[in-house]
Amino acid sequence: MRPLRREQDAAASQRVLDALRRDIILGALTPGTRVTEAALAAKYGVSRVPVREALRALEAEGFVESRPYAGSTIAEIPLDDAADLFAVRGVIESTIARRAAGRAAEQFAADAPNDRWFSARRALTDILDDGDRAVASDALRELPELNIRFHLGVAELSGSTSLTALLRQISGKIEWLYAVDVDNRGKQSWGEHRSIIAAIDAGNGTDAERLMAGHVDSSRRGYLERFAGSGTTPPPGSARRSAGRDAGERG
Amino acid sequence: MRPLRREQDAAASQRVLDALRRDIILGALTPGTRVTEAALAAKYGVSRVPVREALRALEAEGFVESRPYAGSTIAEIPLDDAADLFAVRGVIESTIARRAAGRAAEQFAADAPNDRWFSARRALTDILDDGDRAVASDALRELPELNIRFHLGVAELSGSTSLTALLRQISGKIEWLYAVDVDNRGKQSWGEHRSIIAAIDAGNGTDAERLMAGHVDSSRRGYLERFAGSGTTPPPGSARRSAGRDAGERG
DNA sequence: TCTGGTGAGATTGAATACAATCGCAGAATA
DNA sequence: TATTCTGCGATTGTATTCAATCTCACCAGA
Repeated sequence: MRPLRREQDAAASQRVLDALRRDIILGALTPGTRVTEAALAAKYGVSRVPVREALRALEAEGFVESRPYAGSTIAEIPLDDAADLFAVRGVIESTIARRAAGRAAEQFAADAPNDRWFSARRALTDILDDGDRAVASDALRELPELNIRFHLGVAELSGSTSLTALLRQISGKIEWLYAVDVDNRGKQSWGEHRSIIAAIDAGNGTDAERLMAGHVDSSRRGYLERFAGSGTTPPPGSARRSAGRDAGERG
Repeated sequence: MRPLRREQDAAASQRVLDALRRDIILGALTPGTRVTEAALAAKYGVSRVPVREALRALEAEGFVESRPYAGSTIAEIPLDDAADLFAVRGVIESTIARRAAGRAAEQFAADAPNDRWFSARRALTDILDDGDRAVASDALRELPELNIRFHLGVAELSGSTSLTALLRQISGKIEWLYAVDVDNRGKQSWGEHRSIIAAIDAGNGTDAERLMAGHVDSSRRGYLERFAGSGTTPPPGSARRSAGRDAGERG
């Protein structure tokens, strides 16, 4: 028996976390922005305690930087990191795809598919449909979020919590890099998702891994193509990198 | 690396976080253990609020799992994840090594080396010396922590906060896998660190990357060799918390 | 004996209250 | 005028308190 499912209300702190992360990744909160606990608490209609918990989690994920008694600011992604992030993401995602395919094969072999797996798989179907609709109607603005949900959905399917946690960080950062440039991508990239899922459903780990690697790589190339020309690519982060003294002379 | 300033007292919440993560990684808290906020608060002499913040951060890092109103438990690492974690770690660490080498070259080229970089580099020297002493005196018990500090130190040197955050997760989990088996590794593995640093200091990104990749790979092979025989590898998670007491007895 | 409901105690979620610290404007001084 | 000092407001860190929810032993009924 599924004992609960009241997450609707049961997660004030979680709600703030998700909303904040979403705002950061999608660009509503730009890097360098200072956020005060009180303001966030007012915005989300909660006290400062759940806000602080959310900020600590985001700090661990690398989306926020905090200094004692000096507050929290949205982190910046140094430009140099971009290419490296794509490289790491490629490994994580293709590994996830392979694992997902293996797990799918298990599920179909078993008599009764795992409940959790099944709902994750169904959620992916919805995400794919929503994305296709968005592409068809040129609502490209919805794609970044759907994209994140797709990739996290595959991670869910893989059953590896360790890899999922890693992906959540890195995938978020990658999307973040794109946040300033939503319209540029999407259409062609989104189409590749169906074939990845097909390989996973077929239990074909080799294909799934290869397709996902290619998918990430084309994403990487798209990014570099877009920004490579200008020596000083301006993704959300590069606005202002403090040159030297950043850490601590006050007093 | 603390922001240095008055870290001694200014970081009650941070202190709890570091201590808890250390206890988890080094095996003092075994996977599956339920931790209550009140107990942790008492243990560290603080109230529940900083404990909660630390738990949220650890949850984001994947070391702890929580359910609303049901408390937190130390996460388990499914056995299947082990090999994948090594693969991802290999990419992250070799990328970090390459970046660190590039950054070292920059530092030596510049007139005045960056302060932060310099202290990170110096810290690494201390870590290497401490590790060598530990190896010489057979104090292998100290190696796991020194090992973590070494790899995070290199990450610090690379200057990539994104990669550092990722490494903190995955490296911690890898060490965690080893927590039950400290004596097996260490000596030979530790020796490789000096050559990695040498390549970084020389600004040789290619060598640094290659050496680090080899280092991680030998670590992976060591792990698999150790556990591959028994179909049911017993990393911390499967050791079961009742039978043989726990992690104190490798000496 | 087994199944399923029930209530008390334990534990977490969140709000409020208060202490500690920082940043900054403006005064005092050379 | 430039510089240092000082006090106040703003903001964060933590403790305390109360409400909401879960866990688990216990018990009624089949």
